[in-house]
Amino acid sequence: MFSKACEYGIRALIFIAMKSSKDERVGNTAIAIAIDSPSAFTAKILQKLVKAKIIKSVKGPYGGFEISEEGLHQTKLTAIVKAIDGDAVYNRCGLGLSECSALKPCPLHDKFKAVRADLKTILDATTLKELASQLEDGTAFLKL
Amino acid sequence: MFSKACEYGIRALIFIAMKSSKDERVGNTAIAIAIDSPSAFTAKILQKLVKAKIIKSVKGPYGGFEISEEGLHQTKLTAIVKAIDGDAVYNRCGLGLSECSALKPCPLHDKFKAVRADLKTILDATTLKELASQLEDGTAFLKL
DNA sequence: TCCTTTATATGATAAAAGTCATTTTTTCTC
DNA sequence: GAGAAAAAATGACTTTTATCATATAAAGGA
Repeated sequence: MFSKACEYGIRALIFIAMKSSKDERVGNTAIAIAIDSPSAFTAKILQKLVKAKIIKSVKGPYGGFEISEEGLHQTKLTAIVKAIDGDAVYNRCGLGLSECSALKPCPLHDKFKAVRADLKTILDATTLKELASQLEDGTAFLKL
Repeated sequence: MFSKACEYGIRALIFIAMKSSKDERVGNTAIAIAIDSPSAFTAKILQKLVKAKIIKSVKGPYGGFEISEEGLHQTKLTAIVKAIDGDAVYNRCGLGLSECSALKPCPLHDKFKAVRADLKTILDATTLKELASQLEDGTAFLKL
């Protein structure tokens, strides 16, 4: 569904979000351990998210990554996926046809449109805050 | 959503299905041209589909690939995707967690479950016959 | 039987995605 | 300021996925 980079990215963000709601910054190494991801790769993804203004990074001692209170509530999954994977997930033809469109649809066009709209609706209705809360109250997990 | 192999595979099958409903066999080269795919790669995918008993191949002159009348009506997209991509699409955790389950869910587990169930329902309700018909009556296209 | 046609099998190559290692820059603390 | 901590940047490497090329096997027709 998503690229690996995107999976790691979402996981990292959920973790950062949880920390940020306790006003704690968290470094790349700690993130990688917490979400069980290769740390160098994770760093690259985090940079993308910084550039997309989804998280903020602070250099130097006691530095790390953080999300503002505003960001916690306003950042939707759609934005995250778009920042990492682009909007191929939402637009790309399910059968890989470059010319596929409403006017000249592939045989699966309409069916896929429905699924995708569904997915987008869900991603757009989910904030980081919501996901982080699940982690905090133990209803969901990122790691065994 | 699907791998490229799977995209090509579905396209090829729709084309074969259309030909088979006119009782015509079609060869690898013709398929590759019709669906605009690399022919050698397509051949490999077709072999997988032969092994999965989704299509039948006939060697020699006037040979090629075909689908039985029964197959046209009974082959669902779920089976095709499963034959090529395995069942990762249906089972794999959306965040890539190997331990994700109903008991120990990732924060997106339930939301994804819904989308995926949706997708599966659609794929399971779609037969090759149906898709091929769209091609025949010009309501859908595989190529510009 | 031999030649042609077409599928099958296998191995090599290319491109993309993912991972690792190293260096540079920033900023805090002393 | 000097040193240490941490992010940012860069480039190389590995693995996976996709693609190409070649050789083999089967079947029909002359």
